[in-house]
Amino acid sequence: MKNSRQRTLILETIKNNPIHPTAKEVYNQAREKCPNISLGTVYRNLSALSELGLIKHIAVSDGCDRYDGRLDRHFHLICSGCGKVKDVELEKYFALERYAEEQTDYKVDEIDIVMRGYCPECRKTLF
Amino acid sequence: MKNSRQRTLILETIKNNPIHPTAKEVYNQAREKCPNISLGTVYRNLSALSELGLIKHIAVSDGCDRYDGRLDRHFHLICSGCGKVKDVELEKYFALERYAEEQTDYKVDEIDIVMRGYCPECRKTLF
DNA sequence: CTACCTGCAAAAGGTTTGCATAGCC
DNA sequence: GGCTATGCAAACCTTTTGCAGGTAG
Repeated sequence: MKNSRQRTLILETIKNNPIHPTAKEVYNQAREKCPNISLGTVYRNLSALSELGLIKHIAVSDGCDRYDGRLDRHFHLICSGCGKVKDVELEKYFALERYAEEQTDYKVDEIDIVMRGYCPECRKTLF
Repeated sequence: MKNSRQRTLILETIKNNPIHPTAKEVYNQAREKCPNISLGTVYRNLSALSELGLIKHIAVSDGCDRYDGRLDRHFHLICSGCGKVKDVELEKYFALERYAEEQTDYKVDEIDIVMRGYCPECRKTLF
């Protein structure tokens, strides 16, 4: 793959941002440093970077997909109140992949855990 | 909520089909028994039934969302080769929700686990 | 009878793609 | 110089919505 200012910028944007941005958010942020980058370029690079394993893709099912610069084993907790996405470390003893492989004879490559709930702030405000 | 032939049909379609159909698939199958049901109705009812907790909504992130008639605790294993979605029972000792609540002080309502890998058949064929 | 639900079609996102041009190597 | 990546805009797909007419209670 050839180098490009845009791809570097997109990768940096995601790596430096723990907010799990959507493509649109990456686009907006990238535009601050490269005003005429296009949404198409952002999508093409997000897809390329995921395929290379340099970023991760999160399916959240409400609206649009999100991207994550963290590659270590963890899961996501989404607040149903404010939409914030929190990272949670996953302890080793949750050997879910191995468990699934034993149960099914599949070979598991990837695991995606998304929980939904309410953060402490929203619990105070909403209830 | 008022009763309707269409809603009953949609619910049945999902309950009787372990394939975790997409909205389009539910629509096609429902049309066999009710030829002029509309896609809009399917979407409206899928959404209503999810909200009532009568079916579950799965975020799979490739293309379109899927629906599941099983309500017990389990997770999904998607074959990257053929796209098949397999159910896997989740043992009680994986107390993931409780773990997340302890770690974060969130109140967790819902957990969604999706794994991706290759099924035995595809492993034979593809590799 | 009234309120909710449907079918239809248009609109609304989000994401992908074709094409001509620009930029890396 | 050749080949890849970009910008732009149009195309695509899934999902949502507005409206007029139908149906359950």
